[in-house]
Amino acid sequence: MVERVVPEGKRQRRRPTKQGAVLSERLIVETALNLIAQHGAEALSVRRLGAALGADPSALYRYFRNTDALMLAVADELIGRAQQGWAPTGYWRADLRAIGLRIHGSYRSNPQAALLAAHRTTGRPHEMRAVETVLGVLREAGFPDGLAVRVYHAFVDQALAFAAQDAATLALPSAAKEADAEVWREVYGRLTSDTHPHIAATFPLLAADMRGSGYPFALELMLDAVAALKPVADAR
Amino acid sequence: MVERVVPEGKRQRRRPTKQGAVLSERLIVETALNLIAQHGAEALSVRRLGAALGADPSALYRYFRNTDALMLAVADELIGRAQQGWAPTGYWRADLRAIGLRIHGSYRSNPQAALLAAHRTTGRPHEMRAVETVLGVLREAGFPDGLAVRVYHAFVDQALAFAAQDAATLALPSAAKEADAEVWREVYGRLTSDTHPHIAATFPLLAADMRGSGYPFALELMLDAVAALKPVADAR
DNA sequence: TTCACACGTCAATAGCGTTGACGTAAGGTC
DNA sequence: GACCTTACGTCAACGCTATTGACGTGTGAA
Repeated sequence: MVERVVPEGKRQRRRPTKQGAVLSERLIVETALNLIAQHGAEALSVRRLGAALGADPSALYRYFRNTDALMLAVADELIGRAQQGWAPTGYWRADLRAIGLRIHGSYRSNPQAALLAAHRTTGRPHEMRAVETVLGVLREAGFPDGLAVRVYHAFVDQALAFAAQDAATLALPSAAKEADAEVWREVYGRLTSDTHPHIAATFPLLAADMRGSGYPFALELMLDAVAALKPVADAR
Repeated sequence: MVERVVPEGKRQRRRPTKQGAVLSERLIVETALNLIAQHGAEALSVRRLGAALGADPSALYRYFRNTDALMLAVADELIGRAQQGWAPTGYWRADLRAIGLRIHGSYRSNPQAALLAAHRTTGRPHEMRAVETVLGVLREAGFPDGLAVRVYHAFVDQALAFAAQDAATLALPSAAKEADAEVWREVYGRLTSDTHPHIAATFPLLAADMRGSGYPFALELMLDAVAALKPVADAR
């Protein structure tokens, strides 16, 4: 087959579809995000996206090689939204904390899309900028390259992993969410100290703590540990 | 439709398929695991599983309501295998490290199933035992209840989140996996120091480090930080 | 005003999970 | 050993999916 995709920069002939929509990479990505937000991740198919755009499904293949490329574009859009309006302060700890919480927050605010996106390497502009930023924060704070890279990897993976995990919980059908909550009350709440002494002893604390995300505390622990590893000279 | 599934206990008429296989829930789960192990996650479809069993695909619906039920059965099998043959040593750090790496490893060994299981609260015996064990390790090491609970939450969520994240990468269709690898080589490898100085400066280190999972280092960082938080008296 | 071709459309393919209908043979009973 | 019930394997079909080759219209450049 001949390559149908025309790179975004080269587009010129913006021909409207039968139903009058004028397509663009941007419009497609935004429509996809809306579709997911409104009708759940399973609502995203080429056919339905085509319908939502008012275009033949196969028109999408003029903009993306396949659905994988489309998902990567959606993922990158989320990364971009997380970074919007943020600039480094020069304090590595505050900066990493802010970036971590922003990624986590952005993915949580669009859980259905986050689930599809959180584990891909997009190689797109927004992702590249995020990588550059985090590496820059570490290196400019005085971390030697080898350590900076290892910390970068652990930090980014942890942010994405928790984001996906929490997004998955939020994206659960509400019936399943209810069922999970009930498991906590009905199963863990009824365990006795004969068989499960530690759960029985801490249940109220446990139930309260498990209500929220474990990420903020996990992030703080990571920052503590990284601070301890940092060469002392020029701490900031 | 009438319910076709007969509960495992009630089965009696073990009629062989045309090709001579005698089906059972156990055989189906094991065949599914083998299929994934040998031919990758994308090889698991009802039709292919039927073929591997030497049975009509629709015969599976006599054993599982749908593919989701099948995947949960596979996941449950994995949880069982993960805990097999481990006992606490009495050293909290070593114990937590072992538990974390075991969860992570077991989920990675069957990514497809792990993805379904990682973000559900099952309330099943295996899960309950794991919760009790981790809490016990922390409390018996002398962590006060409030801290033990917060550390438990961060630790377990981190293990599950990374496990799911890495499983997701492994479960990717091999075409997508290939695409991600190529992004690293072709996109990040070509960035220059004009636009992305930090990536350009550390690319070889970065590419090497990103090849593996970020979890072991992230886990070590968490254990470092937790050790620093631990009341000093009775460290072990 | 002309002309090339970008791009939206159509039709078709091969795969997927799932279900209703059907008949065979297995197991219990006598 | 004969009979009856029905579990369960099989078949065929449905509606869904992503993807692709062919086609022709109308846009934007020259």
